[in-house]
Formats: sequence, structure tokens, C-alpha cells
Amino acid sequence: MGRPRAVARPASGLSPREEVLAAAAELFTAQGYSATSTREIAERAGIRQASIYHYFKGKEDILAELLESTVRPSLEAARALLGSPAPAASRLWALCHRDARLLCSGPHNLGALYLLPEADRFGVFQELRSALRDCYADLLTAVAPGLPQAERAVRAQLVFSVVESVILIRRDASAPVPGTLAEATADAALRVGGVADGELPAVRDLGRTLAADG
Amino acid sequence: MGRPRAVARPASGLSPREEVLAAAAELFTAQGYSATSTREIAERAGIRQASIYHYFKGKEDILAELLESTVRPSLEAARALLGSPAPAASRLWALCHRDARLLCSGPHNLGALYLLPEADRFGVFQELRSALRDCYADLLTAVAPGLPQAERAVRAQLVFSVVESVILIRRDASAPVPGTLAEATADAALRVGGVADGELPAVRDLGRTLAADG
DNA sequence: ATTATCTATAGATCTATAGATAATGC
DNA sequence: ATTATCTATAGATCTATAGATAATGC
Repeated sequence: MGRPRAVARPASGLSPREEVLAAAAELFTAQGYSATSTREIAERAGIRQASIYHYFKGKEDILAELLESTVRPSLEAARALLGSPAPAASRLWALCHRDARLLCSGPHNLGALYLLPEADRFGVFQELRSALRDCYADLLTAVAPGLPQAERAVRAQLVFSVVESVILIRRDASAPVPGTLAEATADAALRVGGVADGELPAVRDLGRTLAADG
Repeated sequence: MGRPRAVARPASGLSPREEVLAAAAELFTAQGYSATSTREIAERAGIRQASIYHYFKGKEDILAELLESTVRPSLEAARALLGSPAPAASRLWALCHRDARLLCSGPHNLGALYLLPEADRFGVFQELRSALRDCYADLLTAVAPGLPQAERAVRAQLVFSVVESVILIRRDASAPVPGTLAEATADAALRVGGVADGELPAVRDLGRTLAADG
């Protein structure tokens, strides 16, 4: 109900609010936040510019919701893996694979939102992302307990950013298919974490089953 | 000569044109391209907004020049390494280290310009960056000639993006000091490339001397 | 005369708000 | 009466251009 639309509602099955989020996701990732106008978002969502404000307080709120809804499920999955009794290396593989898969599949390059300079201003998102990075660090500690603390901290950063770097790879047209890329990324992350070539196949096999559950 | 400035020229020793580029680099990396106005750039450069157009045809030209001037020296250094007679693994280490060092030091996070969605539109830059990625791929082929072609292509992408991911690490406040990070990144890149832990110290030692020359 | 700079501004945005409107539900 | 939408617009930008100005160099 409410006044009829000027343009017919799209048949996507999404609620108007979700329609706005989907439109914004596509435009923000492709063009950037500041380069995208609320008018463009509205047009793609099939409503008029002013109607966006019925669903969101402002343009910033749209980006905030997109950022948080992308990272929150990853954080929950990561915490679940922290509590699992499986060997640490396979849990780390599963975590990397899950996140890489998420970042390199899906209709648009949602992870590219993390790269927007504007994302720095969104405190809640930054805290969630930082908590996710801590999960990686905790798992790496279990994987490589022998490393000196300083060295381990640097490696944890690198493992985390190897996974996030699939965002960069995906932007290049020549990116491999998502399934291949996600596995190769998880492998690469574990190599950076210090797992030797010989151990990797076993780690990966168990990791696959963990990733399938979570 | 010319009309005197409304505000005194800064004592940076830079030419007015360089002053504009430096101001734009700082603002583009911190806030993004579209979120930065020509007025802000001018203000930081110590001139009036309209005076920018004495040095640049438009705002886009400023970003184009920044992008190209960042990647071009890297490409030249990479091509020099391709022609070197040293062992491939050490050459790859030197290449990774050089680029990582460049990306994680310097006054502002210049590499973050690569992450701007707007950078996609700059064809010359994209071609230079793509040529640089090809250098990584060529060196990796020499490092790991045994890998199947498809696997090698994916690894090459990953090696390249491990290096670029220092851009992401640098954005986090907790980033290590540049020297440490650059070496750890080069190590990580070679691990991803398939160099075993045991070989790494020797590869790195020779790589360091190559990086020091180039 | 040349040049680097300035002031002023046209024209095109862009975000958010005010308030009208056309449905449905009670 | 409630609600989802609309139209209209205020006020604040922002980029690029037009053209004046105040130096120096010849």
C-alpha cells in the first residue's frame, strides 16, 4: 500500500529496502561511495530519489549497513571455528577459504567496499573487522606456537591480508573461477603462516570438511 | 613572476605543480578521489582553486599523473631484474621487496590510489600495472618451472597481490615498521610462490643485495 | 609582452527536507 | 488514519571558464 510507484516495482522479490541496498552495493563497489549519487541508487532500485529517505536516515547509513552486514557473518563463523576441537591448521584453512570464497563470489565485488577510503569513518565496521583479524591471529598462534611474538604478529597480518587480497584479484578481469581462487588463496595463506608444502594436502583435506560444515 | 599569491608560497622547495600533486596525493589517498574537491587541493597547495587549471587540464589529469608516476618506476625496475643473470628466486624476492618497500614507506599511502574505484578508468595506468604483473608472472615461471600452467597463473596472481596487500596493512594503524614489513612481505610472497622454508634464508640474502643495487 | 596568479561566476550537480498524494485498512 | 510513495525545492556544493591583475623581462 501507499501511493503507487511512478515506475513499476521490479520483479526481484526483494523488499524495497533490500532493493536500495542491492543497488547501492553494486554502485558503491563499481564507482565508489562519493561518486555515486542517491539519485542513481534510487533509479536502479526503481523508486524516486527522495523515497530513499523513507528507509534510511541518509546516504551514510546505507554504506554502514552494507559494511556491517558483510563482515558480521564472517566474524561469527570465525568465532565458531575458534571453539572447534579440530587441528588448528585446518581450522585456519577453513576460515581463510570461507572468507576468500565470500569475497570472490556473489553478484558484485562486495569486499571492495572495505577498500573505499570512506570506510575508515565507520567505527562499528572497523571494530568488527578488527575482531575478525584477531581471530586470524589467535588461530595462527595455535598453528605456529614456536614463532617469536613479533614475527607472529607480522605473519598474522599477512595471512589476513592474503585473504583480503582476493578483492584485488577479483577486480582484474583475468581472475580465475571463484572455487579455484578460494582454494588457492587458503593454500597461500597457510604457506604464509608457515605450513610446509608437504603438510598442506592433509591440512586442506580436513579444512574442506570444516568449511563445508560451518 | 606573475601576479603575487594571495597566500605566501610554502617553503617546501617544490614547484607549484609538484605542490598540487603532493596535496592531491595526500587527499586522494586519505579521502578518495571524488570526495576531494579541487578547492581543498588548491588550499593545501597554497593557491586558489582556479589556479590549478594553469597546471592541469582537469581534476582527472592530476590523478592520472599520480597513478602513472607511481607504477612506472616499478615497472622499469622489474624489467631490469628480468634481464639480470642472478637466480630467479632471489630476483623475485628483490622485486617483491622493492615494491613492498615503496608501498609501505613514503609520506602518504600512495599505493592506496590503486584501490580507488576511479582508477579503473585510467587506461594507461592499467596497462602499466598489467605489464608489471606480467613481470611477476615471468619471474615466477623461472622460480617454479615444474608447476602446471593453470596453477602457475593463479600463484602469480597471488604473489603479486601479496605484495599489493601491504597497502591494506598500512591502512591499519597497527602496521609494523616499513623495513620489517617489506622483508616479511617479500618472504611471504616467495612462500606463496612455492619456495620452501629451508631455501628462504639464502634466497633472501642474495635478494637483499639485488634490491640494494637496482 | 608574457606569465602566474587572482576574482567572479555560470551551470550543473547533490543531499536532505517539506509537504502533497493516492493507495489500503479500520 | 496510516503509509509508501511522489513532486518540488532550498541550500550547499563543485568543476571549469572568462577575464582581470600585478609582477618580470625585453
